[in-house]
Amino acid sequence: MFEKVGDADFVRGEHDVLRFWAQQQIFNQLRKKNDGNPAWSFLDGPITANNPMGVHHAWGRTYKDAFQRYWAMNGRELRYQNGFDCQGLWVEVEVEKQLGLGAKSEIEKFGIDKFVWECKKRVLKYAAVQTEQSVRLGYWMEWDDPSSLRRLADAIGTDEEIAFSPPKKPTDVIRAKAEQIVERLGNPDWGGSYFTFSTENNETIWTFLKKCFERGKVYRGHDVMPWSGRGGSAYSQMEVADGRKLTVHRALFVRLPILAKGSELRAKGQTENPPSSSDPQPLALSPQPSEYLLIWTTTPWTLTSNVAAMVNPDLEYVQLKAKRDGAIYYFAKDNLEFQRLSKEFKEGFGRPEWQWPKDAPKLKSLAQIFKEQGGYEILGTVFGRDMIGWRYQGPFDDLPAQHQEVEFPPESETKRNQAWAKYRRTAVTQRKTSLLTMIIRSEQEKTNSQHSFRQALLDAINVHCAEVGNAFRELHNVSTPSIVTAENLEIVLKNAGLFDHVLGSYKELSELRVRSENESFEPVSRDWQQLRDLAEKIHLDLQHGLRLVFFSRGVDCHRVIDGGRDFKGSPNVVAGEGTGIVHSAPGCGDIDHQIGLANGLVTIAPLGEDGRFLDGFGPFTGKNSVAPETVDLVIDELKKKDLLVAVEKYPHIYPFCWRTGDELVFRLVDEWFINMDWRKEIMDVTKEIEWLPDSVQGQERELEWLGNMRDWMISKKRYWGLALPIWINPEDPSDFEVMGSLAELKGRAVEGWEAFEGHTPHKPWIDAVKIKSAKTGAVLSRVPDVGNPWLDAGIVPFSTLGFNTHPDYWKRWYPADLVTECFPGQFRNWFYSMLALSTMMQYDRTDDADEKKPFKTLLGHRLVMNEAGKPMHKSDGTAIWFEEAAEQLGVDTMRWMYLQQNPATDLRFGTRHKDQKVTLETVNGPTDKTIDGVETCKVESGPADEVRRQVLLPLWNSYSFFINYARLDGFDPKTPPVPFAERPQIDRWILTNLGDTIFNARKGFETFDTWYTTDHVAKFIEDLSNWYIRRNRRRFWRSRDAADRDKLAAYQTLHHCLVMITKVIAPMTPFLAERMYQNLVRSWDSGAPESVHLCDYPQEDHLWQNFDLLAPMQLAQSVVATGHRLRESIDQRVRQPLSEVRVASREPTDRMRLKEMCDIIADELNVKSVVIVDSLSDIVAYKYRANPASLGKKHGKLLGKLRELIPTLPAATLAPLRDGQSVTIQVDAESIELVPEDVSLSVENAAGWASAADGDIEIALSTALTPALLREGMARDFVRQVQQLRKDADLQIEQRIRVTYNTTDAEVQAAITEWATFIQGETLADALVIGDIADAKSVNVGDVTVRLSITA
RNA sequence: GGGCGUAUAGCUCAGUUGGCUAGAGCGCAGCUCUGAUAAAGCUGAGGUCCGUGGUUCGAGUCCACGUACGCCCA
Repeated sequence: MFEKVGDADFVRGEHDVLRFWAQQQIFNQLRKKNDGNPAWSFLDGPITANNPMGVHHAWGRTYKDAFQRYWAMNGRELRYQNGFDCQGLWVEVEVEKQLGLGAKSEIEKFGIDKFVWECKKRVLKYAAVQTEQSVRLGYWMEWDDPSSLRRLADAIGTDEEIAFSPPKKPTDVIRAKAEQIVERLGNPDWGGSYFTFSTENNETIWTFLKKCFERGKVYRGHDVMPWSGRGGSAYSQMEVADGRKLTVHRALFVRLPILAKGSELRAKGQTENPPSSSDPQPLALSPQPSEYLLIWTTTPWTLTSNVAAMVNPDLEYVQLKAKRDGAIYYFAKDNLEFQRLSKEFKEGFGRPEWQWPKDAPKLKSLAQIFKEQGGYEILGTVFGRDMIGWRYQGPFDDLPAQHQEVEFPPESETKRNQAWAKYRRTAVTQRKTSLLTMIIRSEQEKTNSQHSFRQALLDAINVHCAEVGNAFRELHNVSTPSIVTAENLEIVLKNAGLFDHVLGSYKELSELRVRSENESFEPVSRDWQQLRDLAEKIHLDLQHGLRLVFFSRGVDCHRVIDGGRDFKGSPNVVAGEGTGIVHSAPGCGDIDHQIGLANGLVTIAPLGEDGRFLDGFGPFTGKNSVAPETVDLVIDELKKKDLLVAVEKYPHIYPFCWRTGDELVFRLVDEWFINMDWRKEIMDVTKEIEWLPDSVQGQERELEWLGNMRDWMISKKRYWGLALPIWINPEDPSDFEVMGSLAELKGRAVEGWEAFEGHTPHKPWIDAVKIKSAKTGAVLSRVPDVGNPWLDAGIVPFSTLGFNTHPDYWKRWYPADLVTECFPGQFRNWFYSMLALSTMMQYDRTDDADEKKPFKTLLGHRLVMNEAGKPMHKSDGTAIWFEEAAEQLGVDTMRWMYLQQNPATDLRFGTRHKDQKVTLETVNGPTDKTIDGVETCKVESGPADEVRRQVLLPLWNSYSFFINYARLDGFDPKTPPVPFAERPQIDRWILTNLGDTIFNARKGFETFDTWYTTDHVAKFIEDLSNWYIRRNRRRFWRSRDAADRDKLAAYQTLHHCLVMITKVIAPMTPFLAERMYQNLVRSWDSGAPESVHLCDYPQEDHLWQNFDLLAPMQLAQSVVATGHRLRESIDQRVRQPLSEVRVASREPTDRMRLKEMCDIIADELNVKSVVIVDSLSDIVAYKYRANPASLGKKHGKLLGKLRELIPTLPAATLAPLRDGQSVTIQVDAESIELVPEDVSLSVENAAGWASAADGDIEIALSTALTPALLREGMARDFVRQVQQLRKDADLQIEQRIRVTYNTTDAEVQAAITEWATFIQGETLADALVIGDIADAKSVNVGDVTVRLSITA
């Protein structure tokens, strides 16, 4: 029989349920039940196994669990595989901290093998923790036993043999070394969580990279990237975004002496001798010390590597003469008076903590700086475009690095450089033209990049052979752009007497490799033939990029160049900050690097991996680039050279290393990339996927990201991660190969396999293996880099589903029906990674984008914030640990909160009070610390309280009401049910409502709209609790009478509702549902499934939306609400009976429905009679107003007049409208026909009535009070007061009492006498006597005070 | 700097093809009801619908410009 129900005590109940599930193996029973059924495929995004879970992880995990439980209750077979993200810098950082290692060199000293073991241990340890936490959340997955994970962690790196039982076959025992077990965790035969460090996962990434390689997409590239000196690693944009801080740099205004301007260049060039390569000033132009470019930088160290100065061609530059020394400066005109950062000075930098630093004064305008230095005068202006080509002297031309010859473009750049790619396309399409011709012809096109490139070529040649350069210039001047061919170039050169010399120089320039596709190119001399032969001999296949390579030096490049535009067409150089002339150091900045490549500038890379200056930088060599001393040194050097104009303190937002807190530098690195020029294929796949929720436009965002993204950097110079399967010839970087599997590697290995065998394919072991190049026969070594961890996560639709090893299994489970993660970052991370990898993995299997999609639906959700809407951080103690929330708020409450939240908005979860320590009662006993030793603190959550108050407690109270009365009454749930049709109308109503709720609950789940489901369920709980139970209370406590069919119907109805709603909420609040189910069903029906989670999800569509049953109650509820409002307006409490309410509707159906509801309305409103009529015209006055929605369409311009006119018309004129007839009125001599829908009605009170309208229903409440009604009201007051005393005295429900009262008021006395029987019946009073007892209470009955007491 | 998005009550957010007196929840105030309930119900106060201009009989809604914030890109 039912067990007595007490307080809800949710948290304790959850603990009981956890034990019950474990003891009875409910999850395994569920899997067995659904085994072999149709599949529902869920793919879990791996959680970083590096820290314990916080409440932000629990949101997504609640979705995952709820959807899985729902589909399991619908009989689907599921995989239940959780994933752990295991590899990458995040783990390395924590392990470094753990071991006290501060730098990469220390890791190497410690031993990479031992370091990698430590990383594996840490991951296993936290996987165990997260497993336990997830179990507490009720997340049903095929979990590994946390204690075996811990045993494995302990044994990593030892030869000890470990016994391991896989989750799928708990009776099997596998014995092997820990690492050999660990590398296979989560495989389809064993089951259990997948770990991205598994060999299968890594090897499947190899498969992917191999496919990329086959399509020629893998390349080594140079890029300038944010770099952490102490971390020894490049950072992606994502990582950088996390570490931005407000900081104050010393910014320098520096003047660069102009050596020559455009016209002088040409004039002088004619007479120049070829410079020797050791000459620091190639053109030997005489410096013009009186004229300077003014540049500005916040990173002084980059000045050492200055190569060029960038201007905006369309910007106007001022020519300013400083009075102090007569020097003339060029800088953007707009900058002269520009108040830099004036807004930031007042308002800060966009975050509350980013206010203008106190130690930084307000910035000066350039005008102010020059005024302070003695004044200035403006000589004139010049446009940027006229400055291009001006030569200047670099600020650090004395450094050897500025004189080092550098190859341009770097071999690896040919595919990345846009200018070059464009150039190459032109080369391919214009096969009839020689390369040289084309360069000159491109002058006609006047595009920036080509112009720049041509200029670059001219300069390059100029450097090595001034005569050629001059001849080119000559051509440029004389031959207005008729097509210049090689032939007439030759003529020109010959005429200039330069031809032989040019040829000679050409040969010297053996790096100038030319691929000539010009079949009709007829060399006119043997030398040209030689040249062509040379080009043919050394040409590179177009597949590998047409290459034109020459050498140059930093000092040779110093000139003014066009800053160019970004890929969206905005200029890179603008006025405002700085001077409008940007110092360009292609080795120290991303944009600089790109512009440098497009302009043929050399790249001077000053910094080593440790962030310190390399050799060749004189006094700077060995110095930390960002150290203040280095800035001092730069300033000193510039002062010595008289190049420093001003120094200022400049606050700005700058990237810092999220690990070490050090300032990041931009450094030239060589990394491995995947050329993403197949993005179109990924975009096609993206379009096949449903992206939820709609409102965040996930698909559009993803497509935009895919359209803009750059090539994918897949390498990282670290230790713990995927071993990139790239084997390379150290002598020739173009000679490399990608291995697609370990088997392939083994087949190709020429040495080191024995050393590797028995280890996982990680550093350092894998690095021992060498292969022989298929192309050159050279011995290839693996690149030392590890992979980008997003590869690890992106491959899981293949690795975990056994793409390589279990093809049938893969076919069954791919693609996933659902993935769900927190979205702000994952568009560029996991989602992107999966889409890209899936597209490539199947490029050779199908052309159908739909077949390539890794998942059908994506559900994203936003972030968890504290209650004030602010982010929660571990570092400042505001982050709520999972256990803190779970054991204080209860996980059912949390789960409901997550599920009812609109996933497109941040969840304001609650607040952690870091000053209030609490001890948590967990299922394993009390604890006051997290796994990491953090003291557990009090968590408060308004939203959680609300969920409990509005949903879970009312449900619990309904449940406990039922159980406790059913026990008292001996209700037997096995009694044959009263047929639906024979139950009272209100029972049929709530059952229909239940059916409707079930339908909507299912609909929500199936459209991944849990907030739709929770809304409907919450509404049902409210109807059940505040309407059905409240209205039917008396049916339950009526005297015991076995033949009372009405009472039986009430019990059966309520029992059914509770059982069904228990199943409906089972996926959402699995603990509460289980507790209720056990008592409501299992306590008397041992044949029922052992757990609510083994039941089928309810399906009641035969009752669904029986509007005939739902509508009348809806009408009654709204009439009652309006009636209560009217009572309020006339100041009459509900306990005072009133004589009549009239309800009017023009709709016959509504009137019919309302008639069924008269008893309920009368009772709720406490009125003697309810009269349903078609009109209230006899007791109220109607007011009419125009309905613009209807009239506006028909009469447009007259609407304004109609709105004024209609309320003023006599009621009689418009009355027919209420009977559904039309009326014609005159407006401005026009006849307008009004139909009923053209007006809306309101009612005004008549004497003795209070009235109001609610939609089409009009309600009038009689306000007349007779003495009899007043007496009845007093009697009810009296009952109420007695009940309150019963409650205060905490009497049993069935306890009988004596009531003693005393009053002097005759009316009250009369009322009590008149209603004595009623009073005694209501209050279970055996006696009702007059008298005054000492401790009697004074209470109000009507307006009168009565002395009242009760005795048991 | 560019692209996208957002701006509605103290807070969080709805608001359909343009149409009634702009809504809900929370919070606040008041009232009511109460032999399941530490509950619940009702009412009220609270609005420059970011600003300006335009289209329209009519704009929270559409258009333009501006402002602020967010995200992405640079």
